[in-house]
Amino acid sequence: MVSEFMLQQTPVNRVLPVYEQWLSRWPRPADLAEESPGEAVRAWGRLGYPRRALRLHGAAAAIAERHGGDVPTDHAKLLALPGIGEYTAAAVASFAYGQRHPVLDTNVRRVFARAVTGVQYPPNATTAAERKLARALLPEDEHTASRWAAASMELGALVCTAKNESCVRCPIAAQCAWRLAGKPAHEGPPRRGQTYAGTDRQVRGRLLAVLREAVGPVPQPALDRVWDEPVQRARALDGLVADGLVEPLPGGLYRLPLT
DNA sequence: TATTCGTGGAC
DNA sequence: TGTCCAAGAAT
Repeated sequence: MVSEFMLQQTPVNRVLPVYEQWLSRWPRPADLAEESPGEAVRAWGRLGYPRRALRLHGAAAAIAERHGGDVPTDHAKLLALPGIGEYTAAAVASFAYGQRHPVLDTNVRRVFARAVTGVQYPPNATTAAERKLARALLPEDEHTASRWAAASMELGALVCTAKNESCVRCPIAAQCAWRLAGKPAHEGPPRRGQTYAGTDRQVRGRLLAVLREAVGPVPQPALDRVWDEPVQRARALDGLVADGLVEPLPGGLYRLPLT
């Protein structure tokens, strides 16, 4: 479950070292639950999207309270935990507990788009048709289904990659609709690129980096140095406070949240 | 359904 | 060098 949280939108090679340290420090959900949320945010480091650290901490607390300290095996109970959506619930139930669930992430969606639909890339947002296809292709036998889930994801992650796909190494190349069609390029407008420079996200990232590295509370002027534009800077800081990632203290001091 | 939310490596 | 993007979730 920890790895799945960290892998939400973050590449494996960057997750691995943080994951190892995390589990070494907090081997069980109850261990993490006893810590402050701010410590989770600090240990999250530079993985990005630090709200995930808060949610993982919240999930650990819920598991300690409501589930006897064990990660629930039930899909619906997993889904009810903070930070766990359809994908992560299915992934934990399937990979950790060997259950039969369609695990539909971006890798699997790309494999389906190519092998079955015959197009280079899947739609921007997951469609009902994709979910239906995932259910239809999932093997009936539970053990086989969990193997299938892992295998289809690995195929997309390691072979049928977004760029520079390696059809010569692909075990289903002979039946791939996209390859058989001559690998036509994606039609339509390119997915709108996320410009990062100058956004609130960049400002939030800089602010939180200062707080992660600080030992104690940080005075406002130290935060002000990370960004020139005062309106955007204030908006970013307010956002972090609203998200529970930053705790304001009397006297213009800020720190990672203790509660 | 469309946006928002970080980061750093590859090209 | 700027663009693209990597095992999503919440709203």
